[in-house]
Amino acid sequence: MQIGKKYFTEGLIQLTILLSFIGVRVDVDSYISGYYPPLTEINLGPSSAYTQTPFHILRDTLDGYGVHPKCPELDYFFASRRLLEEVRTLGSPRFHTQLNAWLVHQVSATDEAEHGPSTSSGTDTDSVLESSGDSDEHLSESGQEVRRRANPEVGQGPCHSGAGVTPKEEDEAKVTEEDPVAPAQLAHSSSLEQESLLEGSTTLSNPGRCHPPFPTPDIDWSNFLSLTDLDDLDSLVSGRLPDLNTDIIGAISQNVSLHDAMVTSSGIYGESSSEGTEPRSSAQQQRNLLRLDSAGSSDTSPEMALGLAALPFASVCNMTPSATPQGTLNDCLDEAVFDQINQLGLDGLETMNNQLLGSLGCIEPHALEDLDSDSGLSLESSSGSPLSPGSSEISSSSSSYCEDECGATGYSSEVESVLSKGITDYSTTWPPTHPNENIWHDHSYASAALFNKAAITLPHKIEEPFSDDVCSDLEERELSRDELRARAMCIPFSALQIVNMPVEEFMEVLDSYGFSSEQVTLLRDIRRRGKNKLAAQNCRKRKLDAITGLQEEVERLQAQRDRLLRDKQLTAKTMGAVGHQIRQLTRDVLARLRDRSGQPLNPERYTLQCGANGRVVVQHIRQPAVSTSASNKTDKRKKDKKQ
DNA sequence: GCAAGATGTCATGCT
DNA sequence: CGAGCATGACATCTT
Repeated sequence: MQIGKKYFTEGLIQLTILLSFIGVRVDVDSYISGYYPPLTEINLGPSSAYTQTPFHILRDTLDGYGVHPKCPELDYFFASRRLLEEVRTLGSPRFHTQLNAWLVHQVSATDEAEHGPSTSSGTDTDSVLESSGDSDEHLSESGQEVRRRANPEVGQGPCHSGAGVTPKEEDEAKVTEEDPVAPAQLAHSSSLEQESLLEGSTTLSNPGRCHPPFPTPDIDWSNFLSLTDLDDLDSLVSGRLPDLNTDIIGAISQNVSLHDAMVTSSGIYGESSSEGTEPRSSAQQQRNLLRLDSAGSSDTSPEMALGLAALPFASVCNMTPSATPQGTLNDCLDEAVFDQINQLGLDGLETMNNQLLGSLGCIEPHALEDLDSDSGLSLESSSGSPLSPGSSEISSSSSSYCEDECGATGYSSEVESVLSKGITDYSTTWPPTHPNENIWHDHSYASAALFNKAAITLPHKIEEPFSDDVCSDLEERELSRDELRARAMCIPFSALQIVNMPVEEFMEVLDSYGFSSEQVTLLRDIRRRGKNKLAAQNCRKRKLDAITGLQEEVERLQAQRDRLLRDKQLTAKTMGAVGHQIRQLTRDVLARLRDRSGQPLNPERYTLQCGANGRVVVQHIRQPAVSTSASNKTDKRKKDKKQ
């Protein structure tokens, strides 16, 4: 219970501190934009029909660049949600992933020279911090603040380091390690990256260290917050510098070292996750990770289940070297993957908080880890909640990056990796097994070989039908009937996959998977119903739009009619006034004219006519009798015609 | 418990 | 001819 409270408290503190950075850290977009294209929003909510993103289409558009044309009006909404998600991501305890991004972008010696040592303050720490960029200037003002930010990393996440190292030492070590390579990198990196860099450096430099999985009660915020003397820090740093430098240099000497470092860190995380029992050797960790790779689906790795986000990260790192032929990972892939993992961090924290608060009292410390792992999974699933559009965005983007490395996509926490294989979604959606067991061995659906086959035959065709949003959706609400049917029939595809995959792929799936006739029928039904569902939704939307448009047109026409009526009345009034004036004028004119007898012309018998040439002529008005006779004649003609 | 709206599904016609 | 789309009608669920 104490641990849970501590976790919760630290999480709140961390979140609070990170949120306080929002106002300053205005370049969040720039940080992310460097790794991802403009985010694509996928709305899988109630109105999914209007906004559902066809992944197979987005595949050809640089990972769904831009908002779905059907829902441009939601752009602002998604943008706000994305920003919120980014802020939440800042609170992720898994800053290690950021470290990887930093390592990928190795800083050349020239860059380092360009940035040069800082001249502002006396300490290396200060210089590094000040060189981190405008957004972090507020942080560089005091070393305390920096340490405060570092605290969440150390004391928070499951991957915090330093079993035998005091928090203070850890912090110092981070700063020291950072020195050789950090300045240039930090110059263009965000404060978050700095933190991750610090954290990651420690991990990297101490691969063999035994790291407790959870923040020990001794490692406290207060400890770090109390560390105010930078000079002491420097001295400590200088003392540890030689050891750290060797490790760091070795780690960044080549790209492959990145993976090694990741594996190392993963091993550390794995240990931490499995902590409490006994520390595993790095070799064991490695074997486990490799085994995960061979399993094909990575998202449900036990480590991931155990650790919030660090574990998936570990699995990812491990997969890279073994599962992918390339020795180096694509930068974009790494960063996308890591960022995706980071996205899970806060979610994991939230879930942890909820679950811990709810059930900590009756769990053992060992079980607590399992709980966390579960929370991690649920978090991931919940990460797709309506509040986290960014996750889906990032997942989509990362998916595009990892197209070539589908085999290694297992990294992702949950869904995403799985989805990309088309297999994983089951592992995510199916009831989780014991966290300590390998989930892949617990497939209740078709054999793993089947899924592997899918992954192999359709490595990039099956677009992660399950985004975070989708996964969360599935878990938040009950599964649709088709989902249940598909599961009952051991169909290794989600309804969303079945519906969204192009016809060619669908046909290929039907042919290559050896489905029974019942399964094929169900697949076709699911696809038909799914398509029709979307069509119905679109149809209803169109109908509503049409109704709205017609209502607007009715209003517009009514307004026009009113306007015309007013004009008509005004015109009639004007005409009446003009006629009255004409009659008056005519009387005046006629009164001034004289007939042959010298008498004024009678207005009732004479009138004025204006000719086409502008001449005004006095005309004799026909007698009423004449007009009546004429009308009578016309009436007679009409009667004749009728007869 | 009822009503209205939302949503899913089927049937049908059209492209 | 089959797939997909559009839409009316009905059933079911939600509010």
